[in-house]
Amino acid sequence: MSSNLLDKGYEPKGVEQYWYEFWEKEELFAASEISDKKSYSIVIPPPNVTGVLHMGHALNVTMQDILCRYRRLRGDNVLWMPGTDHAGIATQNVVEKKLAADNTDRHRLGREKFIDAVWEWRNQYGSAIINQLKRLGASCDWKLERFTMDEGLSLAVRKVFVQLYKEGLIYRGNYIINWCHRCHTALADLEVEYEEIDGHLYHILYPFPGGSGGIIVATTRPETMLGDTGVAVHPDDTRYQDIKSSTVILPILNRQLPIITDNYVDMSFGTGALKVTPAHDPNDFEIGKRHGLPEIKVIDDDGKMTPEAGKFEGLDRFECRKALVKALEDSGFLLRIEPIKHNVGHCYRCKTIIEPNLSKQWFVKVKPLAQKAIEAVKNKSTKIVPEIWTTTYYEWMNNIKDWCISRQIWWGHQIPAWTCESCLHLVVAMESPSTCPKCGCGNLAQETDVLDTWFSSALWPFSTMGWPEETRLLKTFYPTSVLVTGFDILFFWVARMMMMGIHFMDDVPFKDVYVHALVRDEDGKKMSKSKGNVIDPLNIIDKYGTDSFRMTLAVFAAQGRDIKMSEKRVEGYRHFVNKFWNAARFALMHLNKNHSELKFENMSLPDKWILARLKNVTDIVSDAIDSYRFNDAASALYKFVWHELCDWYLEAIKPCLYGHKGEDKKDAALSVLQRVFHDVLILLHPFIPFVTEEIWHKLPGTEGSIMKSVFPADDSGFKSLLCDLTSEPKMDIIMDVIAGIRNVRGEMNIAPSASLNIILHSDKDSVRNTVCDNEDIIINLAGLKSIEVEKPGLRPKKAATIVIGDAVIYILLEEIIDFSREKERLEKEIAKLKNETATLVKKLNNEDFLKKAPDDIIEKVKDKHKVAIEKQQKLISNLDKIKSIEIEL
RNA sequence: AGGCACGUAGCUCAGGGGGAGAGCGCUACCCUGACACGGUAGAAGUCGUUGGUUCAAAUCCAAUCGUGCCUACCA
Repeated sequence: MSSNLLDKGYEPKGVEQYWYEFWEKEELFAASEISDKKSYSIVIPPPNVTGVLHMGHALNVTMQDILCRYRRLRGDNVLWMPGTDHAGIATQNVVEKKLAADNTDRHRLGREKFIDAVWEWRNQYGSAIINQLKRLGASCDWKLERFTMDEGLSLAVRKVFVQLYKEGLIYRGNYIINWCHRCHTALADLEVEYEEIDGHLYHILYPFPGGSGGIIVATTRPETMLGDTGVAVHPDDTRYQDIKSSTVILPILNRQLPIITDNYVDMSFGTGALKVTPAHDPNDFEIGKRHGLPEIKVIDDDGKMTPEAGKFEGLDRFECRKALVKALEDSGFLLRIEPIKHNVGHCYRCKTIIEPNLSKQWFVKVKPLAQKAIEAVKNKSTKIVPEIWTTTYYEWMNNIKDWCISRQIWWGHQIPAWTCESCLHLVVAMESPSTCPKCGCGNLAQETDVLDTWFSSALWPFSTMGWPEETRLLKTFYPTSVLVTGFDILFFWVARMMMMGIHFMDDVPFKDVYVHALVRDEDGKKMSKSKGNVIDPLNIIDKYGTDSFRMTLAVFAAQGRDIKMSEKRVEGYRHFVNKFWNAARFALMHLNKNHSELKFENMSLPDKWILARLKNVTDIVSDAIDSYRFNDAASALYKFVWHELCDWYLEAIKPCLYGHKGEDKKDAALSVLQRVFHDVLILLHPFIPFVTEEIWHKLPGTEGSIMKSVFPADDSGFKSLLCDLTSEPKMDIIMDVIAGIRNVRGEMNIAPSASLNIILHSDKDSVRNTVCDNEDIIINLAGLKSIEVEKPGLRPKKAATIVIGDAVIYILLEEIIDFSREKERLEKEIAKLKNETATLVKKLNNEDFLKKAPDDIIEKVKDKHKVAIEKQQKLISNLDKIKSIEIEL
């Protein structure tokens, strides 16, 4: 790294590791607890401690890193708080699998030893995902890394639980919850994924007692009939108005069931009669409550039938279904089996079919909390970007139901509730009580359930900063500036953080929520292990480098659209990184000393022009990042670097750099070159941090890390970049002339090596002057021998004609002119222009247009018309000339 | 069942009431003293379909078709 010269191709491998270690060593990611600077903070959405880096993380983290690096460059005191969550069910599953491999299980170990085993696992493997985040270049303040099971965060969980309980916002009760038999725990409604599967609708006769006939019910889960405690029909259903009996007999078990009427029943479905199983269906549970029906649990927590199931006791729920259907068939009660597609809930962790089950669980009463969270978005205390997601947010918040927070697993925050063994009094407290406050008994048993992982995640924005202590970190950085996340956890996490943040901090947890898209495979399908279409970000990084990968993500991260990712895309942006690298290589070849002072007085047109463009791209980039339009920022930089800096500026100043125009001009160009690279490195740094840091250290006039530099827009000299308002229109003329000549070269098949003589006619002094002043650039870039600039006069014979703006260019082609080709070319162009003028004429002939359209538009159309006509005339007269010359010859 | 988003060049997409854009791919030519991961030029689109509003619609509205997603207790 001592040489000032760069290698011919950019090789990211060693570079990335070197600079990442450098940044960490120099503590450049560190936030200050107290600072005069403006605070900017982000808490990372904590990845699961069991997780491995996937595309979703990569996108999410890249965006946060862009924001954080950008805000640091703008002088903010930035906190990016990293960490992981303990992922109760997932982690417990992982460790249980490991135990199974060792031929043991958690019950044999016992709770305490099992928890030790989980900690051991986490200490050994828990930092894997963190190290992977580092490979992305994530500039988190790692010294502050948090874990939801840390002591401090656990204290926060406990405090929140106790307070909510005291406020009546947490309660315990027997309700229908979603039960996963495999994970052996309750799940929140959100944690159930519905999937349409092919099932059967069983029509079963429930006969009237004694007499003939009965009521036919239909069900997809016949085994639950064993727990039926009623049959419901709609009160208005005429089919059931005249029934004499008030009960039916439940087949097999021969239990009498009352016939009840309830508005819930859908008359149009099946027979309009519904079997009611309060212990195994959420709706039936509600109906049961309304009508005082008993709740009979027939499936236990292992998915086996209970003694209430009679002779089916002990059977697995699906075995029971088979046996029961057989029994019904044999006894003639099963009338029909109809195939049906229906939605069935599955566990989001293990995909097991969920059983609605009656169970004693802990719940958060969410309505009162949700109200304020809705309000906060309505009054813009928190802004959701893109705005479209606010609708989804409201929709969910308005229909929110109580949140089941207890889980029947061991890994997690054990609920701080104790039951007195003698008087059954329930105590909820911060500390374990030694005696029952009611009866004084010393035997209290702690609730064995733990809390949902999301319960602790909901506190993340303030628990990570030390709450319930009143820390400096909280004072400086809460509320956080923005939360960056995918829409898939808008409800799981964002909504709950909003509720908890507002309730406990009396302020929203974040000012903005930026909701980004999903990363899909190249066919637009969701990546999943089972489909085998996952792209491993680490593979991509190994192959193409982090910078290329990040640039790809940024360019494709358009708001509201998912990203289709493929290696080919990344390859394209590796080319960009390489292009930039080589441009820098070129610049550094010439910048062998510091030229930090801009030499305005000796600047050429391209010098002034590129400075103006630099200012322009700086404005675009800051605007775009400020409004989370990462793709606009990245695209603008791509375009500037490749198509303005490399294509035009570097090419234009080459003669100057080689000293063909004197030392003063060269010094001026070098000062511009250095400034442009200095600034564009900073602009690019948030997107491609490694390569920019690498080049930065070779660029004269820089000191220390690029991370400590000042964003160009905040530099006192920023406005002076636009030192000549005419530089852009003038440069446009030069570029048009060059492009016009190149175009003819191509179309007329003129060898690239042939250097041409041209004559340029224009009646505008300004055009002639601009061209004269910069003729060396045109000569160089268009491959000319000479250029003559004149007022319009006689047309040269044997020439190809180009009309651009206010000038006509003749390419003298004494030997090589091919008249038929030139005729063809001119005719084609004239035809194009005719089309264009036709539509313009139509507009100008339309009286309504002239009457109603705004003046500036009319002016514009008139102008365009005039230009097109003039150009057309010039081309036509040249075409005529060619024809007459051809005849002469 | 309800809601949302998206249909623009071969592919991926940007744009968003007054001149159809980019990248990749493709074609031709070029190893020109940063770069072949490169350069120069070129071809290519009825802006899903049908109506409506407007002087003017790819853009706004309605319907329709297609695609994807989210929410929901239809047994």
